[in-house]
Amino acid sequence: MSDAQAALKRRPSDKEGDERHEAIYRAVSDAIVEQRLKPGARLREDALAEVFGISRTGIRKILQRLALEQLVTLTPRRGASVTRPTADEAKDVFDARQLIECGLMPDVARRMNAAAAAELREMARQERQALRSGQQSVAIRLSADFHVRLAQLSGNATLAEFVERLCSRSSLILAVYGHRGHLGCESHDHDDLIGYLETGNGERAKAFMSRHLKAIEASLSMVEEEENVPDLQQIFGV
Amino acid sequence: MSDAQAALKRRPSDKEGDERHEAIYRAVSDAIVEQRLKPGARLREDALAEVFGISRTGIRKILQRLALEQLVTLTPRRGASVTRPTADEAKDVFDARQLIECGLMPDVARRMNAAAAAELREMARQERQALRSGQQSVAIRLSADFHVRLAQLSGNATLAEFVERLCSRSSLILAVYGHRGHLGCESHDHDDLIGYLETGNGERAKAFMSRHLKAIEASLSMVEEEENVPDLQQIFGV
DNA sequence: ATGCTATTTATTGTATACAGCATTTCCCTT
DNA sequence: AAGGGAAATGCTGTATACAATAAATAGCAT
Repeated sequence: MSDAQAALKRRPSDKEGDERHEAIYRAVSDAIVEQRLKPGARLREDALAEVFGISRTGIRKILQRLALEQLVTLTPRRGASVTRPTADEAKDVFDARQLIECGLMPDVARRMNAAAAAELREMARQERQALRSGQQSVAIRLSADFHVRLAQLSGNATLAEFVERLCSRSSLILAVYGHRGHLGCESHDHDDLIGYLETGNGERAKAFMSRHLKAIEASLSMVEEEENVPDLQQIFGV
Repeated sequence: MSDAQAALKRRPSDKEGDERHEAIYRAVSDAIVEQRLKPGARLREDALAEVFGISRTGIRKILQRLALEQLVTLTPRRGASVTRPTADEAKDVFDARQLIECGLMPDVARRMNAAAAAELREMARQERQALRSGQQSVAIRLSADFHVRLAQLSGNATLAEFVERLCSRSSLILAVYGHRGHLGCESHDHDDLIGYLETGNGERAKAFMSRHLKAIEASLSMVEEEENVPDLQQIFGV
């Protein structure tokens, strides 16, 4: 058991229960986003309950939340599994990101200031560092965090929450359809974007974000994964 | 007990459990959207469990879903209550609708066809009828349904789901800040919009939707409701 | 009479036990 | 040997019982 999991396994004092649930939620969510739990992986309630030292009741609550965020799929009597996004869903998600994230850029540029820019640059730095040290899955999550933080800076909490969900799902999509070695955001894209935002050039930032997202989507290989049970008729051309 | 509630109260045969939960969810959701449950109203688990004839377990599941959709607020040891949107939240929701719904209009126009147009006209008709017969709360819900159906016609399920949540919250906002007698969508706005979409004029539809949403937002009186405990210092000018 | 404290009550949070379906496995039949 | 059916097992769905906490009330002291 990892240290993180051991740290989560303290006593059930109910006052800390909420924080604890939140921590477990984030642990599972991060594991999915970082592809330590791969699409299709089954998430049995008993197993999770034992790992985190709480009862199935709490686990179910967390799984339902993840299901509403479409990170896990809940099939009626089969339980939970990590969502395997379809190509159609991937298109919807990136179209949605085009509309929302690009639309937010002018607002973000208007509200940008030195502190926010410094914070974003630090996030971009961590992301590059993770990439250099070969931690691909961590880099994917940091990249998603960057996009979310950007949306939060727009001042619209509702749209920021939407972006958060889109970025989580994007990580799943990258996990399934992304090429190894060419993961999503280019190294310096985020830094360039910060530059445009710092100078208040909202329209330029918007156009750049559009190209940025298009580049990510274009880097995907949208071939559907083989099913566990292959279609023999198709394979043998009957 | 109403017929609808009685119909929900059959036996717990587990195969029908999912449909049943969905029906209860919609019953509560509709009651909130139609303002039969007003903002601030407490939703005690025992009471709901008794009304719908299921145990608290199922009720909690539904309340958590409603909480994630921000229709109910879940305060840690106080339970659930119907969300009372703040003025800031209202602004966020309408800004989000501007961005998303307007952005979808070109896509909707592109995919519009006779069958879809007929369906939309029927929905608009029902809405007018509800208005004429004085069923304001029903009209509010039908209006939300119209906007949601429109978003679904864009073909992007993800964005349509976002619009669904925004429209639900808008109904709550209208319930709190809307004037009596001037509720949201003007009678013929929706019909006009269908006209633009039918002729494939996406840009025109987009501009019209923008004015439409601005008009709704402008019709609100964004004064915060008085708290139960009034500020005596302010009242007596100390 | 008012303010503070303690007890009681009402309500949520959690775990556990039980019931029900789905899948799997094993055996029997052809 | 292969296919189908029946029993068994594994897992989820639901309810209920219990624990913990916040609100309400009553009692006491000042």
